[in-house]
Amino acid sequence: MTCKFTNTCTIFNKNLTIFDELTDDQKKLIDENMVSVTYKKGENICKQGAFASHVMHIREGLAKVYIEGENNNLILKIAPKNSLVGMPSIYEGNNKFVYSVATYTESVVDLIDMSIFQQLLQENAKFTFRALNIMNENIIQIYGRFFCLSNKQLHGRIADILLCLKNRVYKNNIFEFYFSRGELAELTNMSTESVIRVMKNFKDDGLILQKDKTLEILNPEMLNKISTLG
Amino acid sequence: MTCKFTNTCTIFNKNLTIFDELTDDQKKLIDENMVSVTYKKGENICKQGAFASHVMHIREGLAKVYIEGENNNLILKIAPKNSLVGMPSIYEGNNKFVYSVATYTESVVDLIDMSIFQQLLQENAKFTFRALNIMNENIIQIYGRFFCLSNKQLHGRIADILLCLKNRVYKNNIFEFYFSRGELAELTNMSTESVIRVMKNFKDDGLILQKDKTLEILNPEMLNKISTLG
DNA sequence: ATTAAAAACTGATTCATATCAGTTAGAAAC
DNA sequence: GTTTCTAACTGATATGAATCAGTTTTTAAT
Repeated sequence: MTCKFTNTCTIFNKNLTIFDELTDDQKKLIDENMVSVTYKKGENICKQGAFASHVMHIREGLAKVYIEGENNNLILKIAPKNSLVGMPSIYEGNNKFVYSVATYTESVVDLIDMSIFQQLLQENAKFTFRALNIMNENIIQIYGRFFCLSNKQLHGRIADILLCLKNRVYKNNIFEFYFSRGELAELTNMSTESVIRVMKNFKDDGLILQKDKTLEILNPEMLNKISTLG
Repeated sequence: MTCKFTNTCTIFNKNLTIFDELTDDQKKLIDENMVSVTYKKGENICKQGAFASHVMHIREGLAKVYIEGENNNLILKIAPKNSLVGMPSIYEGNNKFVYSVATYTESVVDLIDMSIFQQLLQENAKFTFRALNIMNENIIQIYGRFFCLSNKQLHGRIADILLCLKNRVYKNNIFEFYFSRGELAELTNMSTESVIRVMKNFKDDGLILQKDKTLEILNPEMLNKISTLG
């Protein structure tokens, strides 16, 4: 039996079908109470502490979900396209976003009115059950990330992220790579200098190749081993 | 505006009323498909990787919810009485517990048949909505814990736990204290020796007093300051 | 083409914390 | 009342990683 919690990556490899559970009338209601907005790279989709007026469905693009601290942020998860974000804000007595979300790339996001969304959650059990399922999948991913960031050291954490991009985001050995060293640092909870050093090690050891604006994973087996050993 | 994420503690100060949303028939169904079991101190209520045959409602006692790793565990949360645990195991395609739960003290736990619980989740939207709410509250707490364990250093983490016990578990300045230094270490993700040193510091500085089997918080203001400053 | 700004890189140093190798004290067993 | 065992404690050392103080390279702006 293998341990589930081996990766800092938080992208779940499945398609969400939450809206399929709605009746035609309910779908129409959502449509009428939803706007699609295009965000540029680096823009905030929502801001921790602001009124949670909507839940967000990322139709296209890539975003980070993060907690803002005094000095540093903690990235909870990377949200690829088809993610639903903002649900954790829904709990009794709360009406504010519990985290911030910002785009890594230009992204198209459906903003769904929160009160309508909550109304449907209280009407349609199948829909709510799907929502609960999605939340649970999310939680498991974040538990895994929590575990790995707490236990693995630098090389393992960087190996994790690189494998995550390869296997789950781009599903290709070579991909466009627009993360700066600083962004990788934020993502792995380490300093920029350390990221640079580890990336340099991986490059010198022939595990990765960064060229123009792409990154190629040359030796995924070795990265996997590094990720597993921590 | 204050930051929500200031404590490694994961106990939410509210009473869960999930079962109130059930009809009388549904309550009866739960009753017929539930057993109450008394666990001794240190026993496992459920085991990561085992078949998730039930969800657990901790009626009396105190337990830890944790992920098991190769060498070390990561405690996700402390579950006091009236907690519902095991819900994150509910997601499509999964039928195993995603974490382990073990008691800190003798505890009485209601084991509710998983298929019945899931059936109700798909029937009663209000019930499912409450379940989603509870999950969300949980997630927020764990986010906070994640953030604090990632950012605070030793003294801040120990101060957190002590304040958590004082404010949320026992709601008293003086309480029975059956956590060993090793258990505190597991809870704060630090080494036993470091816990000992920090507790010694707190004792020498007159912040706490450990006597017989009780712990008294002498200077909560100072502990609060230490917790906040990290 | 030249300058400015940002990102990547490098080496030295510092710091927090784990690890190691014990001793001491308290609780349980005989 | 010894003995045994475990938990608490202590100091020295090792180590992983951040921080600091730069230089070099790349990208963007004029």
